[in-house]
Amino acid sequence: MSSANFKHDLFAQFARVGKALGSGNRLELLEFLAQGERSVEELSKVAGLTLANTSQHLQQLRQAGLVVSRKEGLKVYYRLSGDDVIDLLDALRLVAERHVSDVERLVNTYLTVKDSLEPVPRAELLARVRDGLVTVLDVRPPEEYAAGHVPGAINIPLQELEQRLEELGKDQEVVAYCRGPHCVLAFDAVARLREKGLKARRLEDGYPEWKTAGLPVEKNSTGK
Amino acid sequence: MSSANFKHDLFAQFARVGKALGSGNRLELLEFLAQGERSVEELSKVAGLTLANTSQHLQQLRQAGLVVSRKEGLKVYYRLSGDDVIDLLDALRLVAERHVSDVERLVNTYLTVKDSLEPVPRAELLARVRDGLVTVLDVRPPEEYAAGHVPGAINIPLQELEQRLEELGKDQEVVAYCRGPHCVLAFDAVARLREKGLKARRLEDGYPEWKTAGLPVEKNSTGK
DNA sequence: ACACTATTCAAGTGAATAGTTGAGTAATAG
DNA sequence: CTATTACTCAACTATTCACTTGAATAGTGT
Repeated sequence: MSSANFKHDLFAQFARVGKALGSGNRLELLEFLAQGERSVEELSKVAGLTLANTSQHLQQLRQAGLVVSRKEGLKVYYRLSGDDVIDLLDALRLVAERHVSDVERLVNTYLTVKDSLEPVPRAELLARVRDGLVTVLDVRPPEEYAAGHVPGAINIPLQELEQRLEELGKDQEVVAYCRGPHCVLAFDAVARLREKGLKARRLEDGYPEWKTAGLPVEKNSTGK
Repeated sequence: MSSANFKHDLFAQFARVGKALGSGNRLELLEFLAQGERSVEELSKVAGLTLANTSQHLQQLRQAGLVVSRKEGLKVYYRLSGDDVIDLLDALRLVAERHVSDVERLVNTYLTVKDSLEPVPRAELLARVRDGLVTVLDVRPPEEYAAGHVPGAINIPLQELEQRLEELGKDQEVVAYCRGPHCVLAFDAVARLREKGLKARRLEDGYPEWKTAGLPVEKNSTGK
């Protein structure tokens, strides 16, 4: 019976994808790639890895079918091979959050009062944006913002937040978001805004999830 | 800034879950556990691993938060720690199918005419079962069938299929299913039934997916 | 207390993996 | 043609992993 072999081979293929997810560095690269295309150099910087090392990780990801690459001039740009990869990453995150108690412990340790940062569901944000009830704040770097963002969102990278507070309007609630459900930028932003006395919450997850949920996006606009 | 460490630690936690998915044997164990609780011995037999090895794999899965165990008398029973684990496995499968060309090649190699085994979507099956238009065939072992199955399904394990053909009714279409989208049993069953001149297709995926989709299930009944 | 069963633990081996360093290869600029 | 940039490849080390074997533990039946 050849079906035993078949089964074995098939699981071995699936395991290749699983293996690719079995390294913190690679997951970090994937999260970054969920934003859009990046060059190897950018990726190596953000992950804090050497160039060669980054290149090797990316090739593993490519062999697992998680990313694809494209050469343009000198640079090589990598991107996720499909939206289903984002779904996979989210499923992984969900399981990790739910079942690995260490994750919860970590989150609680680092993010002082986690529950007081009540996240806003996507649907709620969309409704309140329509009614003009909230200011949406995108705390990612300008390049990522330019590549696509939640409609009407203002882009203020975290470093500039303190100086540009008045752009946010004192009385209106602010909803901040960044790369994903665990991107620390949004947590930080909310904490800082609250210190300044503003009403602030964060979006339950980030831009990649917003986009793959089929919600409207806007490109290359100041949002103001 | 401690958030760099935070990020690192967090990704390391996620990677632990990823690592657990990085072995064909562990994935096979998980697929089997998607059926329901199993003892270590059962699992070691079905995966073709030694007992000690199986136990070690299961402990890795437990550390990753994918399974939980329960001791009853002498035996230790393992089960998936939640339905989100099934979602994760499905997401993994989906990505693997879509992007790893080798998977497709494998499927084509082993399953002669894959496309002619047109899978039946869950919703369609449900509707046609209601109208009495199809015979649903569960080709899993009796124990798995007893633990839960699609309503009205007849249970005929693959080995007994040839002898019990007349139970299926010559003219009505048969829809076969087993453990999951890649469980070979259903493929085999459909192929054999077609050889005998019956109209047969297979359900697009298996019992675990059916159950987690919230569709009705039936327990401990012959179905006839 | 005894054997018996189901599972886990501990130690060891060979293979695979992550990361480093330095050389090699394309594409572009001068 | 040469230098530079952006990446990939190859060789090497330290670590981790999969699996085996044999002993240890926990619960049952007698």
